[in-house]
Amino acid sequence: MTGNTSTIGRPRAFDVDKALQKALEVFWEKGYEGTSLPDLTEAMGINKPSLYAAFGNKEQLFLKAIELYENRPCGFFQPALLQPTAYLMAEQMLFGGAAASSDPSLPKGCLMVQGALSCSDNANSVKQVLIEKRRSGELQLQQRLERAKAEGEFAADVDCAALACFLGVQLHGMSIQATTGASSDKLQKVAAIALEAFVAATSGKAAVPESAS
Amino acid sequence: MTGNTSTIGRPRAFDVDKALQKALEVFWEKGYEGTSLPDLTEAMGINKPSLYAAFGNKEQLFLKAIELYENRPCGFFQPALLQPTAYLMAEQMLFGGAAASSDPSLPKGCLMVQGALSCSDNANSVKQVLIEKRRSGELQLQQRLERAKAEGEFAADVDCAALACFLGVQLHGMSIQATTGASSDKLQKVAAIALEAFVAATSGKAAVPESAS
DNA sequence: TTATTTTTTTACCATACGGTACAAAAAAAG
DNA sequence: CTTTTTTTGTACCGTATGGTAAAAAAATAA
Repeated sequence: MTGNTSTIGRPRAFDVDKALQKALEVFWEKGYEGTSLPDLTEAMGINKPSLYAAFGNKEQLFLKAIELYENRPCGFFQPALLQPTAYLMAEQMLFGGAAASSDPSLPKGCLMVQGALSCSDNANSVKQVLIEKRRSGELQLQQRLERAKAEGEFAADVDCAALACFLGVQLHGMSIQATTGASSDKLQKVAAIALEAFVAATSGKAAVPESAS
Repeated sequence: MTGNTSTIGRPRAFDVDKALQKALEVFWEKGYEGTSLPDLTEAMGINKPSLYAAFGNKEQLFLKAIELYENRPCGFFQPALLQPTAYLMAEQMLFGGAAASSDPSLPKGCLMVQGALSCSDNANSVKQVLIEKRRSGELQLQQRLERAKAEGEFAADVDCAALACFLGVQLHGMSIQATTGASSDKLQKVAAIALEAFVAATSGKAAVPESAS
């Protein structure tokens, strides 16, 4: 069990949750492999044996950090899926993603992307976990869109898989742009353009204007 | 000078261009820091002193690799900018990016993104180079769009900076989706949706449908 | 006080990293 | 053949990495 509330023995000199939050921010900024143990211990204000006693090892600490990430900085995702219409879902998703990736009080971008986008063979397991998380997110999007389609929100020829991938492109693309320095304002404008595209794509006959003379 | 054509001395046992191509592929797949010198020497078929004699060091080798990357796998970018209309430019850009990120004969994604998206402090100079490259690409996009606007292709209220950022989101987002496993076909569908969005956004009055009762 | 439990501190371990010195090898030049 | 020039192979260097052993310190329990 992680929740150690035993009153016996020397008490911990640090707050486990706050230390995890600090670890999250370092991993977020430098990635899994770019983060060294001294980076972690310095940010968390503890030393190595304390880290290992409380969190297992570097990889397990990272896994706990992405769990925290999903609940807090990336917490807009699940509520967005619960919106009553696909339009409201897309709106919350796009503007939530734009805001999350460019929050001035946190590292820029998305941990699911930059945590281990490309890495050495040693970190392949971590990379695979993040790939699976991204896949799962897109699948949830697709299923939400298919429900909307079944409920008659979309035209009959709408490709929900492609549309889910399109939304994934927006979220991940905005996160890259945020690391490149795009402002929160600019990303909101991009989200607005993407939302219009979403509306157009869901109202059927996704025709590329062919009659451009 | 890199181009050493001296006929004197022991001849090189490897082809410099082919070795650089191999190095590019390793960097592309594992990123700058995720790639070790043994990774490089094995892929290139040479040993460390030969690598250092021919390319300087790991960082200089990486810089030469991204130069090659810009000319070959990412070679669709500059020609797209030269298209006569903004529409044709966007079309070539989006479909070119979709194809490049999912080419089955090469690593997935975009080296400009995954070469050093997040990294340790040691690699900060390389990360900064890639950030600058991405910024420069978006600026070229913006300037091309501004030219199109000046030539009367767009409505008066079109925000070329936001539109350039939107295109950057598509290119970088598709590259992430490619590393996550998206097929070339799926990315083409996404590119088509994005191209429609581009058309809509350039024909003025980017109105979010507010009258949705 | 003494014994027990847990955390902290310090010091260390094996391995892998980027990079290089040095001598052997392979070619052309004299 | 000898000299000169350049590349190759091997062996090595200092440092940083993730991880741990062992003792000191701080709390409770008896």
